[in-house]
Amino acid sequence: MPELPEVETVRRGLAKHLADHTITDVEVRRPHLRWIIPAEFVSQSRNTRICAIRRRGKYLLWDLSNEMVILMHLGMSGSLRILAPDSDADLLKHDHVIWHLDTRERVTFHDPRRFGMIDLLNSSDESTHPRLAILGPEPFASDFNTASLVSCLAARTSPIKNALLDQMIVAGIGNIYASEILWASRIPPQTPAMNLHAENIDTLIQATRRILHRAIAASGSTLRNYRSLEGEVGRFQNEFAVYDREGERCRRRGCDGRIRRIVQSGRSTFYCPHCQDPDKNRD
DNA sequence: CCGCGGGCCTGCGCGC
DNA sequence: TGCGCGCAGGCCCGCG
Repeated sequence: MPELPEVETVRRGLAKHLADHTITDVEVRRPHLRWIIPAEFVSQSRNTRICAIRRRGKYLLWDLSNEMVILMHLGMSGSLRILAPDSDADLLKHDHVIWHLDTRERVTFHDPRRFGMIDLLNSSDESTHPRLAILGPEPFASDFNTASLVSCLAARTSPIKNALLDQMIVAGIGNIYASEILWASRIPPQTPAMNLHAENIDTLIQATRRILHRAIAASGSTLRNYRSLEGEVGRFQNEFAVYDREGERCRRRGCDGRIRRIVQSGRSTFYCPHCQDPDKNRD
């Protein structure tokens, strides 16, 4: 479910509540997520201090004082929730992991579909971890640039929409923001990636950063169940230009197109056939 | 090598 | 009210 803006929003919440605090206990109620949580997860993270919370693509990384790193992904339906100190709030169905902190707060990992994952690794193994090693550049980093993206896409016959979802090309974009970015770039989602010119790709990079920045500023998007750590809903869904707006008018000034939904590789794509048309982009 | 489709799971909203 | 279906913010893997 969560894409980069939602994960970044959760990261900021975690950093505020967890940084420099100690994990006093961990309960794993359901170790079977996308993969099984390692058996030593509890013993190796208990009684450690959380030094920092980082994000890489859609992954969250908790740096622990014993040189271990907790790695997690929220999948489609995962969320983290913080429970106030000594709160007697009931745990929910699908609260699979609970961390207890020295602040007497608790953090829960909730994931009905269990497409999420939690792992524990040595910090020295971060660059070789199979899930992390294959990630492409961060959208805001300098290695995500026109020259490198041009060469990445040069041999890709598949649609640019699919390429944006490929975490090896750029890390953090998911199904919502792929559609929004292409609309902002005026690029039709079906365009074979290899057909984009350098100037299109430059536009795409700028649009990617602008959309993700705005979405982070709005604390992400809430469609169904996404919440920030403290339970706040995101606001970026109010700014969607195309996502989930099939049949509605295009929001671009002067464009009278209507938003269309198509399916690419089994996933919905939303776009405006009028202004995302290379022959009409000249004005 | 690349690209696609299936599979993993649960829940929700819709039409009948 | 109930049931079946399609759909959902992701990602891995096997196959052609």
